[in-house]
Amino acid sequence: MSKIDKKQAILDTALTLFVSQGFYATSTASIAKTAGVATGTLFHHFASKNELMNYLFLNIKQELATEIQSKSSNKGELQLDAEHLWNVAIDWAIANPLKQEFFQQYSMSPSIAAEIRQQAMTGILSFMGELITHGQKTGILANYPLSLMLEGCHGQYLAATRYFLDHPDKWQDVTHKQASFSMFWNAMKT
Amino acid sequence: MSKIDKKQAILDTALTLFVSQGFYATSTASIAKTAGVATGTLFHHFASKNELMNYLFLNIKQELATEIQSKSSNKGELQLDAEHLWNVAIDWAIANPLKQEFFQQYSMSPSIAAEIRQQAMTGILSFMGELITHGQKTGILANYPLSLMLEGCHGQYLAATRYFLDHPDKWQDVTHKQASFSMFWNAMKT
Amino acid sequence: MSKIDKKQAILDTALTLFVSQGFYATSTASIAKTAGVATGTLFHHFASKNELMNYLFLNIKQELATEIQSKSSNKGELQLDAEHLWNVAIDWAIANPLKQEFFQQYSMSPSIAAEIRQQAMTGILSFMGELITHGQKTGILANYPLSLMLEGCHGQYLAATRYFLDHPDKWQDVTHKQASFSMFWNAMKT
Amino acid sequence: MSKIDKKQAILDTALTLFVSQGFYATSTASIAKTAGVATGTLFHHFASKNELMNYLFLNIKQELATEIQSKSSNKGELQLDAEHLWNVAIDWAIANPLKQEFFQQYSMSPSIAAEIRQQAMTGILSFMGELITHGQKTGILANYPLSLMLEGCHGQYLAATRYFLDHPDKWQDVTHKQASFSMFWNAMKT
DNA sequence: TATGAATGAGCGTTCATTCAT
DNA sequence: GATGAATGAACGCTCATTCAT
Repeated sequence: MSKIDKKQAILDTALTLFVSQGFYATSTASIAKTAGVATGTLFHHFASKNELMNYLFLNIKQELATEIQSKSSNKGELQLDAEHLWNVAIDWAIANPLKQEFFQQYSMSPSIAAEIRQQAMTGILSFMGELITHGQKTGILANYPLSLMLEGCHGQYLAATRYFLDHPDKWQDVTHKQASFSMFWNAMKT
Repeated sequence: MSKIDKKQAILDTALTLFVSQGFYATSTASIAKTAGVATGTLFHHFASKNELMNYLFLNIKQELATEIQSKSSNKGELQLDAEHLWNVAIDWAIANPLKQEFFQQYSMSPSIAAEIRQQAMTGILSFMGELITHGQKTGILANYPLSLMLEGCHGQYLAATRYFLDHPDKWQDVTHKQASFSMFWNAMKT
Repeated sequence: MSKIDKKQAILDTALTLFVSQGFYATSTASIAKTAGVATGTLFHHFASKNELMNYLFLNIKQELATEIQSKSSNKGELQLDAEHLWNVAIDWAIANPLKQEFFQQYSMSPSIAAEIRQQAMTGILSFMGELITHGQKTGILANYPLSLMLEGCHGQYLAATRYFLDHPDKWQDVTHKQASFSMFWNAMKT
Repeated sequence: MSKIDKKQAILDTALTLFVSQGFYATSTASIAKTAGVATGTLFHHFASKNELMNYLFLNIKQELATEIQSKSSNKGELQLDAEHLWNVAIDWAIANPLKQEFFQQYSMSPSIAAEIRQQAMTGILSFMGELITHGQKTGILANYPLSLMLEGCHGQYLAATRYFLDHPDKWQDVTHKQASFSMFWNAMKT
């Protein structure tokens, strides 16, 4: 197993165990053992258990952000672009249930330092902010306070993905995906 | 200090410390010490740290449910009743910031057994479910899946209270009050 | 329940629990609860858990001693008297399996202060010592050191009762009872 | 101190403290401290205090078994072989008073799981069983039930070693040596 | 780089005992 | 005498982290 393989094995194992057992119930020893490396090896790659968690959190947030931005459409019509974005984000969640569950559990958890969460949130939602501001200027979106709308977006996304995680049979059903987008969109539109 | 006082002191202290430090970072010893009782006393009232947490969670959920139901209006027009309910719920959050922060952190956390969270959610949201079903029958609310809408409500509530907790001065402003309800209502209406 | 009933209930319960769970694994709270009294009541009757244990131990030893001495024969022929004594002792063990198991576990245990065990042992074996000395004087028993023979008697008794406790179906079989006496007697006779 | 040294130091210390204070009165912290290691080190080598106890018990039983079997004579005459075996076993007890005292206290104690005691007993006494069976077939030993005789052997051994541990000067005296064997042998012979 | 034995502060929990009622 | 809530020292055990190899 190469160096990079070991680091990745640690990250993969940590994700799985943090989600299934929780951060505090997962010992670094169990991560190392499950990943097939020695306890000391974990600490060569990550200075501490907290740093491993932070790295993992930012890593996954970045993965979602990259996915969304790489697949974003720009047809000029806000609602269509937003619907495309929403579908990409929901599809990612469905394709990565472990990572989505990780967000559900740790987005608000004190296991991750507030500053790290803030950093991730503003990073990933920066283009959301721009999109909303643009929509307000053109009169398509309601003139509610920006941070209220951002909180609303985040909440709607967590709620929708929670629904799809709890009802995996509904993934294929385009009706439900549209329903979730309607709730998201109607909440914000003029 | 009477028997009931001690149990309540433990609950009050646990709420404060769980919110400010997190469940795992709060030792039972520190709860007892801060509450002014012996460590053994905590375990005399609660079989374990987890049971204390579950009791606290259900207790606060019940408090909110009682508040909402005792102050509910029934004017016969769904939107007016919903707005009243929304205002009561947000008012409670503003008046009980610690308890609201507790929900933010622990509503999705593995620190509370899934079964307890489920129990609380169905208990407290049971009248929400009835309200939504009623609205759908009368054609006022959209016919999305019930659990998707319930998740949405919960998400919107957490998002709105997060906003108002972060911007306490905004709750006086009737514009913001109405804005938060509009997002909530528009997401669900036909 | 009268005062004496409560004390006796505590003793009976303690015997059962000490045997089934061990002295240290049995809390005074569980004794009190099982006996149907309050925790404080136990400490009205016994100054401490250790004193309860000592009282119980001496009580049971005394019960066996009384049984043996009240039923002793004195036909003048040592072997017949010894066999009678042996049978009475074995019968008592069979009739009181809990108390016999108690001896098995605690005769050598540090849960009972050495001085208490010594006191019980010399008390109950005092007539055994006299019996052996008499047998040696009349040439019927071998002239081994007295304390070696007393240890041997005690060991044989524990071994024989252990056998009967482990094979309850053999109680009725007079052959086995005779076998156990033969081993006991032959070890000591000239 | 090497790895093996630490494990052995823990075992040696545990033996000493378990014998002098009892299993429950000996804390793992005191074992570690006395052995000169950290508390965590004890649990690195033994999963629990109970496992340490079981390991210790089986270890010492095995040591005695190995001693007896490595020094066993096979002259073909049962009584001579038995006397040799007896002397070796008693010699070992005299040479290892701590370990013998450990047997006195824990052979019947609930501090050691019944299954472990059973395992040790059948393991160490397996050759005793064979020896007795052989003696019965050749008519030299009495036809008492095997397990009754095994219990008797065990009891006699504990009784004899208790005597010699209490009177260490007597083991030099060939008379006492022979006396103890005579009691053991006469109990079993035809 | 990788290892895993060693560390020891800190944890949740227990329980014999006390004492106000 | 009887009660049971309260006590707090002490327990077995965990685990993030270190470091000699």
